[in-house]
Amino acid sequence: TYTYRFLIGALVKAGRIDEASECFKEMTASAGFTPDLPTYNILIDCLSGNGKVNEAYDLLTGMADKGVEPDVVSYNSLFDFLGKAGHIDDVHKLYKEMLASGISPNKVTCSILIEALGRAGRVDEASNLLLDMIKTSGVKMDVIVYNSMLNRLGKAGRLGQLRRLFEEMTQAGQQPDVVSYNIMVDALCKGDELQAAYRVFLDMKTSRCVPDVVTYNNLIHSFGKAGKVARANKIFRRMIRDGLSPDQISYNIIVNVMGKAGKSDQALTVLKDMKERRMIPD
RNA sequence: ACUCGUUUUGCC
Repeated sequence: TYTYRFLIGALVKAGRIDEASECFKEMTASAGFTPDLPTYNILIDCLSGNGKVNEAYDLLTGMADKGVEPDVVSYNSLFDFLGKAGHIDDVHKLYKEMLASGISPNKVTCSILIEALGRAGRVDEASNLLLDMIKTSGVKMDVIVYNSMLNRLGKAGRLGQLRRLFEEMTQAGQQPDVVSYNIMVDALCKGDELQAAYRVFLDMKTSRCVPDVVTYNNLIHSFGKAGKVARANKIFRRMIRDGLSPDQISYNIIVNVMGKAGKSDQALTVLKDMKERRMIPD
């Protein structure tokens, strides 16, 4: 059983879904083993992640007959996929099913549901869900749950609520991390508050949450988009000076910025630099 | 213990 689990896990990591699926079938059919809960969960997660929700769902509903009760992790994988695919009603239905079978949501469920509702444009419901869960469920929220909510508020352009939650999470004992700050920077940039975003960036430099590549990418993209190409370039160079290596996304951004500004010669220079860093231009 | 969740670019 453990050998099979290890093998299935390895196949999934290597992206060889069908082989993993085969291996699972072989395990149950010919070898006569009973997969354990993590084995089921690994497979459910990879099936839903690859768009095979129906197969994942069959596995979920069928496992109890095999004597393995699904847990909250099994359900979370499906919630996540359904939410990302925009099937919010199915998420609701399945969530009710889960509660009915006596399984309680955890913090991962919370962030998945918040993201799912937010993506569907139902930010208020997401916000209520979070408050409700904090009050009634006894689930200990972590920074990721708050970040999910911050992210959805930011994407919806609700800067006021975003700032408020940023304060509140600290009071709730969850210090904002780099991701929280990056969400804030992104939201301010997209809300045309570039200067405010830049101030947050400066705050970060003196705080515990030092800006990372994502922070810089955000600013470079936004300044570039606003036509401030020189400024975008400056931030790009500053990133390197601050000891961070631009990633693939950084290069895509800076090349696009310069391309749109008609500075194709500079764009080519960057591409050359990129090759020297053994990155593949796309 | 192992398995699930959060941030940035690339439509035209």
